[in-house]
Amino acid sequence: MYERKIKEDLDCGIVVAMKVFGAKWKPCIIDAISRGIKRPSELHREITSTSPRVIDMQLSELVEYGIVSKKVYSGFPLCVEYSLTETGESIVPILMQLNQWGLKNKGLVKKINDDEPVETSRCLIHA
Amino acid sequence: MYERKIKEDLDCGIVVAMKVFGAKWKPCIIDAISRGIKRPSELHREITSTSPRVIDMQLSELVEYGIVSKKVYSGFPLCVEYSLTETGESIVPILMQLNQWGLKNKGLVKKINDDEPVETSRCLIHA
DNA sequence: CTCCATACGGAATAATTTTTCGGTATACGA
DNA sequence: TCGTATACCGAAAAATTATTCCGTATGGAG
Repeated sequence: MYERKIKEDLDCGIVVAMKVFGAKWKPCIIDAISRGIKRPSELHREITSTSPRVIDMQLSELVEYGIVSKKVYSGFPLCVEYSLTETGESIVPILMQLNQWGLKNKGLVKKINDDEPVETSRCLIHA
Repeated sequence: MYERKIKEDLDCGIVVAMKVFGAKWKPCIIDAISRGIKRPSELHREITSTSPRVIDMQLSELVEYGIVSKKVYSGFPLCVEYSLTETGESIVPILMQLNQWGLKNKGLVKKINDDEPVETSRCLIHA
């Protein structure tokens, strides 16, 4: 586990919020779970733009923060299900609002970085 | 200027939103400007937890994205004023909402990282 | 001319996050 | 026992972001 050298101000709401969904794939994971994709292997299949390892790591942080809860079923095959906690649910509308804002204003950023096509995709919107 | 090796999906609203205020000091800068702190030197005095250079860099990105507009007065002493564009203004309520969410839920994160006191502060709330 | 306040920027380094690669473990069925 | 599907994790490498250090330029004051 990586140990920070520069301390964070965990009394700042923004800092806290960013720890919870500021990472690259966390919004994507939260969104997927909110859409009913519960099992790790399903999430791995759903989010193909990054590796399973990355999903697992960010997911375990979300569990640690109490955003996602994890339920282990000891049947066969080995089965784990993730779901959003109440707190986790409360992020979803904010995430949607962020997404809306970004979609509305993406022209601002796009004018600047309009060189090459995109390889990875972590879009929340799944048509 | 740093050139990315991994492309971003600039059609994803979240990605766009994060480019605009996902960086470490951007929320702080936007907040300060929205509170009427306009000049670079004022911002440097206001935000002491990072160096002027960092503020300048993140500020210039905000200008580039059209979130902040820059006005140069050629009097003496040399004077520059930043202000939020209309788009920039439209972020402020979202930022406040993020901050509120974080404040409400900071206990989740704090239980985990409660080792040492904080050195830096980038809190949006200035009592 | 020198000094000061303002504003900005290059470039190296440090810190952090993301990615890759490979491994462990469990329980079942053939 | 061996193979398979599930789920997870350590550690190094790569990529990205933040920080530090130091330099430039302008225009007025002394």
